[in-house]
Amino acid sequence: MTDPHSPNQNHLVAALPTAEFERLAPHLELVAMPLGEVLYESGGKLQHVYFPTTAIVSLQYIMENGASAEIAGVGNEGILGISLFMGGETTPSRAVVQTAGYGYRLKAHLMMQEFNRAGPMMRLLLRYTQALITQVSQTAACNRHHSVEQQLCRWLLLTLDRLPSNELTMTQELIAGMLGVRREGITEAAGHLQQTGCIRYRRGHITVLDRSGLESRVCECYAEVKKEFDRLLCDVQNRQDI
Amino acid sequence: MTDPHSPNQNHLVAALPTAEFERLAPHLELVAMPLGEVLYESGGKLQHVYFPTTAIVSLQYIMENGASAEIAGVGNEGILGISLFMGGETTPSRAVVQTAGYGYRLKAHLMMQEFNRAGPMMRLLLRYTQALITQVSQTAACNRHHSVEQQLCRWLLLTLDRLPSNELTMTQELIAGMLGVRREGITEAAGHLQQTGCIRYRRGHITVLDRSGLESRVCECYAEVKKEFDRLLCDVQNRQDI
DNA sequence: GCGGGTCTGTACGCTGGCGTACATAGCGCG
DNA sequence: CGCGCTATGTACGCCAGCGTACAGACCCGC
Repeated sequence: MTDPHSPNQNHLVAALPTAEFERLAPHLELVAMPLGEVLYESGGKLQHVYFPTTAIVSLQYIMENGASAEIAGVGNEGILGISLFMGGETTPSRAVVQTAGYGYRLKAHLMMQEFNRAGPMMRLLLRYTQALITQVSQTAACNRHHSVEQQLCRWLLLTLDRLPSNELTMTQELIAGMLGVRREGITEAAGHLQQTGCIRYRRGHITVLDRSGLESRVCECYAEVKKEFDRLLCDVQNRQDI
Repeated sequence: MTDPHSPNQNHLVAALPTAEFERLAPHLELVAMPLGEVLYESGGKLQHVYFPTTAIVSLQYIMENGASAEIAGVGNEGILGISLFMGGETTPSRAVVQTAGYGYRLKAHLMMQEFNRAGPMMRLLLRYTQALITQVSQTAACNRHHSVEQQLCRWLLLTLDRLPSNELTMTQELIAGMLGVRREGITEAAGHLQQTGCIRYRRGHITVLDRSGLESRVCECYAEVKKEFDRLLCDVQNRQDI
């Protein structure tokens, strides 16, 4: 049904009614999203919105002292650049490609045109934004109360949900940057998860061996976020004529 | 211009063009919001949205183990119940009155009617939502990286901005609950702020004596949030015919 | 196949915030 | 005016996570 490079790989695009899809499709431009690419810098103006298909992008805040913190991740379930249609024009966060892959982009003014029709596209985007708010909120609570190991599990599971395979290309250093903790903290937590057989890793590659093991160690935050995404975006599989 | 119990005390209401305001005004119902009242329980359906005038409401997540964490505060600059028009119907967070006062409420279906006109009201609400996302995001980063004292300063300043006076009615226990830290941690931080002459307190009352002192101790998060609110809602003073 | 850069493992002391426990003090209500 | 509740002060041990430092291991490219 969906070939590897169809916009329909993205759940939001796939959920559009046929009319909306056909209106937009000609303007969706396939782009490669290499690891580390910065799609939006904090405070920058948005030229495009992005619908990732295989890539995963991390939204993060950079503090004055250089420390960072991921506030949410966006994969093929979502869209990047919500502040465009929310009315902000700029984002206060930074968007960095966390897993290399592809996505489709759409020029900002075309996005706005479609949004301003106040039709299905608008409703879908607002629902997604609501889900994103949940993710950010849960991150805030999780940062306050849960251990590094629990947060690592959460992060791995959320990333896994957006990937086709069970292997992620990712150094401990990068993960530490996203979670806003020390690299050594990730080494320790990951070592522990490896001992218990949940994961295996080698230099920049992590393979998840026992997903249920991770699920038994993760804090409630993972399930809460997932539940809310499913609830808000369940009707996303509606369109069959793809 | 604005009498003590006018809906225009709320900045969002005050920013509405005359036509919108007159359409809504007859349906705005003044309600008292006593300390501790729960406006929305996590997962509950929304019957009303609220525009606080003098009250301040805290949005918080309650974890499974009973620990809590505030994700944002809402005062006379905002509205409660955004998930209604964002498409969620229910909120995953809980809304508790943090400072007693008043507000106006509007029935959910009337709010939706107005929102669905896709006019100024919708644009205003989306802008506000964008500002709220910033606040939540900054809270997430702040929870990760900053000390209890810094967070206390942030919280005091944000609360102060929403109050007419420089005295807040608030126990250390309650503040601790909002920030998701131990009560003793607040005692210590508040004691320190008192020693340096920034604040004075007695059993349930905190008076801010030296605002600039707080500002010199607070982390960047306060200024970031404030800046973004000002940027997004600056046009809120437009309507002069009040 | 070998070198160099990067990634990962380990160690050590430090400190902020936690859990627990209990003492004191202010305020409201009878 | 005094009782009792609730808010606040203080103390002690504990530990997760930090900052720093360095050693070893892996991989890629030449």
